[in-house]
Amino acid sequence: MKLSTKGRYGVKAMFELALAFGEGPIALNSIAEKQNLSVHYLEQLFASLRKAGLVKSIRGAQGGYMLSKKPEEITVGDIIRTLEGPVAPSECVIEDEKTECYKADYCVTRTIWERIRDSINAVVDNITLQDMINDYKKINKDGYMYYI
Amino acid sequence: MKLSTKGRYGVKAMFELALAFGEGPIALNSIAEKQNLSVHYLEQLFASLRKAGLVKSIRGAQGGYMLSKKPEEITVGDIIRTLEGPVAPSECVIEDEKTECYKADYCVTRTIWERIRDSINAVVDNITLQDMINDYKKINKDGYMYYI
DNA sequence: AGAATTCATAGTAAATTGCTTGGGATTCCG
DNA sequence: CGGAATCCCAAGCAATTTACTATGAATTCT
Repeated sequence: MKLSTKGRYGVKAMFELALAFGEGPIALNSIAEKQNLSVHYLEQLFASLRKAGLVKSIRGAQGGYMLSKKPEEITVGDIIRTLEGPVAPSECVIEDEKTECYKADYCVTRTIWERIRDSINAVVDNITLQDMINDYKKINKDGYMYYI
Repeated sequence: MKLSTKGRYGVKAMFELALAFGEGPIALNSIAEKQNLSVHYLEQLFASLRKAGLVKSIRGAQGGYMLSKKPEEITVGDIIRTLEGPVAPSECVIEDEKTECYKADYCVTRTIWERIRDSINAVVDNITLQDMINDYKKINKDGYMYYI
């Protein structure tokens, strides 16, 4: 039950874009440096995020990425599902998919996987990038703004 | 965010033991047949479950496994954590472990992983094998008792 | 022109998953 | 008592996934 680096890096990177929302594009190498990971790897994550409509890109020098919506309109759930696929502890409870097991109606374990899925989705869908910004400002209220 | 087969098979297998609680040991091959998987693979799961004190074994012919506590005293969380390790979407939020990141107090993503972890644990710790039995009986109340 | 960037595709080493194989130890039953 | 049934233990292994790296083209700013 672990997220891969995609989801974890992705949320952190999107948070950085959120902090700079309205200030023009941010180049991936600046994020990559801060988070100490490769630009090329981030590029792959951002390709998915762009296709999902969560960010838009500006090519060429002084280009970069920016959120395509306001931070309060993007949830952690949007990011994680884009990068990791649908939240589902078991194949048989992937939402919007017709892998309906013929035992589904009688299966007691299936309802467990559904409950796990739903509780994870409830948490991540209830946290927007704006919430993260607010938390961040509260935590680092007095004194130096620690970086992520 | 998926469970491995260990967790999924494990919960199903433990549910079968729960259904037969008080009726003596169940041999793994009977479970393996019903669930259509190999005895040897189940043996590996049950080795962990036994070491964790969730089941006890009886060796030799007519032997098998049985729950070591009442079905209402074993939660899905006990089973999943035994077979999959601690629930934690990220390394930095593994409970009972001193991988304290030096940024922990200032990290906004960390609090997200904690919330995910806690909500998963809340769900799985709140479902006992007895709850599953009750659900099962309710679902299959009238008519044929479908198997798992 | 040249530097900085995104975009696209492919390759790949290491880890993990989901088993299989092979054999030993114990206990019941006939 | 012998053999079948069962648990116990350790290794091995193929397929998949993860987490990148590599290469280079396309675009845009200065």
